[in-house]
Amino acid sequence: MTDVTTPRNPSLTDVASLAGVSHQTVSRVVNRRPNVSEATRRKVRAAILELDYRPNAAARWLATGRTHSIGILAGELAQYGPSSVLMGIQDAARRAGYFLTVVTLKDYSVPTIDEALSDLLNHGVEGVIAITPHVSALEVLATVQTGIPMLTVGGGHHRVGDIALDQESAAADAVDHLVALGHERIAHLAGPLDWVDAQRRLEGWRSALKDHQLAEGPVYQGDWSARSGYEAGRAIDVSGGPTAIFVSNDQMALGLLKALKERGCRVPADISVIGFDDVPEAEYYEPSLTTLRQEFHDLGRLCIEELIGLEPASSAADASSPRLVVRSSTAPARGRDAPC
Amino acid sequence: MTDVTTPRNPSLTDVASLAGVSHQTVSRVVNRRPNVSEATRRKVRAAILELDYRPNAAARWLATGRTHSIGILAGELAQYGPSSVLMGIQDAARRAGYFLTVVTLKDYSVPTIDEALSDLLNHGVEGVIAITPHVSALEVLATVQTGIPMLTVGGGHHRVGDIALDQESAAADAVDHLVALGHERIAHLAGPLDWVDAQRRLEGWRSALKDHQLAEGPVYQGDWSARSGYEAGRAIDVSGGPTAIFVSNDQMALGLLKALKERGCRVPADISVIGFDDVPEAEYYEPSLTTLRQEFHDLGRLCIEELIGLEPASSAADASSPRLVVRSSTAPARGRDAPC
DNA sequence: CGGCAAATTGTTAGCGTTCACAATTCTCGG
DNA sequence: CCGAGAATTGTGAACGCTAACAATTTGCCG
Repeated sequence: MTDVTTPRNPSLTDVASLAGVSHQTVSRVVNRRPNVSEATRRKVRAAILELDYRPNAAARWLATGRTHSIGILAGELAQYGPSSVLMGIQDAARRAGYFLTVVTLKDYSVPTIDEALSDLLNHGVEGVIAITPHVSALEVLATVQTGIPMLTVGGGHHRVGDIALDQESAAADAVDHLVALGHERIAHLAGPLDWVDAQRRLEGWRSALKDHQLAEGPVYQGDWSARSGYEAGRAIDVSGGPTAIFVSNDQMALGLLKALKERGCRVPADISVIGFDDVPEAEYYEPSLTTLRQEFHDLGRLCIEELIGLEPASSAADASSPRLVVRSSTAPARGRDAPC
Repeated sequence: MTDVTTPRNPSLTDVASLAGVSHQTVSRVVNRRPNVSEATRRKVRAAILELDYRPNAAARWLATGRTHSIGILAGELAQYGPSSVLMGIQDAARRAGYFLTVVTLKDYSVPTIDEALSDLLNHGVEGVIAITPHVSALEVLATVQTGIPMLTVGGGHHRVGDIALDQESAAADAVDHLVALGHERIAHLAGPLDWVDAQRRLEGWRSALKDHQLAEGPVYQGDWSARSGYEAGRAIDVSGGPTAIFVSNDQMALGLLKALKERGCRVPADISVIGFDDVPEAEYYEPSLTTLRQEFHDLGRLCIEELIGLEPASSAADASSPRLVVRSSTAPARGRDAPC
């Protein structure tokens, strides 16, 4: 008489006794090991199906030390870039037989990140990817001593691995484009500078201007949001100011476009605007936004490849640098007079 | 002489022997159990710190049967709605002591969803939330017999729990607003109809028109993307057609605005447009978009509350139905002549 | 200061798997 | 049809933790 008080999930042993074999044999079938006769294999398969047996991941983990799971430290996922990267990571991870355990951060303070990372480690993740290239995240990741690989997407740091598109050269492409159109007073609307991406784009803009021996236009400060772009647009010195603005992401560019329109500045006739990311909506902004396309999905894939050591990802990462997508928000500069 | 060949993580026993107590006492300290003297508690704490001990979640799971993890079935996360919901879920789950294991789907076929769900179950999730209210997901979730709670966000179905804002009444709000402005020919640009949200908004639009005893305007079909909105905008019958369009999400509305502008239709003077979601960028569209705001973050929180049985969430869900945000894309209808 | 209850600490078994190895069953040449 | 070797199957221990219970120490009253 068996105990039926607790209807717990069937185990290897349950399957074994139903199939009339040992638990080890069942294990072999489940794990597709060789040296099992076709007859027993069938018997076991039938028993598995009948009981709806599912291997217990905890027991496996305990026995093997492997979890096949990867931890994700994410910041604001409700944005196109980060969430696209996550999708790319997920795709690649799944293909490689890994799972994702995701922890999002309410803020970017060191204690918060520290705690989140600690949680991930307790759950036995075999690697950590920080989708938030916030400087604090880099700091924490560089400090914590774990035996597992950790990397950040986009951020650059000497202690932790780093997958990033070449944002400096992308920023340079943007500036080159504007210079080729005859612009000489080129401003920058930056993202929050405690984000590595924002820093890099700012630096790229700076050094590109230097390469062209142009004076630095003013730098405005946003927070990635359309609202902040709008506010920057209202603050801009329109008379005698820049004739072109390189914006650190598309959402801010959208807000900027709105503000410029309200102030009677025509884009691109009076001022050229160039964004960054190429979100799917950018083509439908008014006017269509010239921007730098990032292949976020590929970026995610590269993370996984790097993390599980598939190939030297750095070269591959370079292969998919952001590329300029010219649409209707950039045009040749007019003369030397005030834009509008 | 202890074995030092494999530098594995310290276990309860390691901590115990360092602190000079039994492993059970360490367990008690770790789990904040009473009946441990302050002196030993301190000793054990010190040992834990010294060894950087982390409790092994697998062993815990095996011993207790609890994983404290919740599985997420997600579709396209690179969109504002779903990813915001995920953020809300994460926040609430974390507060309640749960973790998130996320699986995204490459497509919405039944086998794909089936496999993804199976993976989640193998990992011992104690509940499943499907952020994709795609009809196939509902189907699978309703079929699979598991002992754990499962629910979908936004979808409605009789077998699985369902958290949803009241989309029908929201659609009615949109129609009411347009009718109040004098519109009588109101079209709908629908989302893909194998999405529950799209269905509901369409139905809401339909029944609201009926309530006002208005004839149904034409229904156009999109796929949530700005591109599809743009294409719908080019296909619309502009002369003698609708004077207002209720669009099933903001991205499509953006594309629609673009197409209308290109065709010389002024919004809102000639045609009114109303969106759904209120993505953060909607305010900065040209013109600013009148839309129905969804509190995605709250929706995520409600999911967790429902799942872990915190309170009767249905009432709370009703509390945060989408509300109309009037901006500049809607205006009084002109006479009975063709809009533009 | 004996002794009983309460507080604290220790012991053992078991969760479901895999690993290392032992045992058994086949296969086939001589 | 014996026996060596290969193929197949089985056994016991271990992974790190918690639950249940046993043992020990402490506190306190008569």
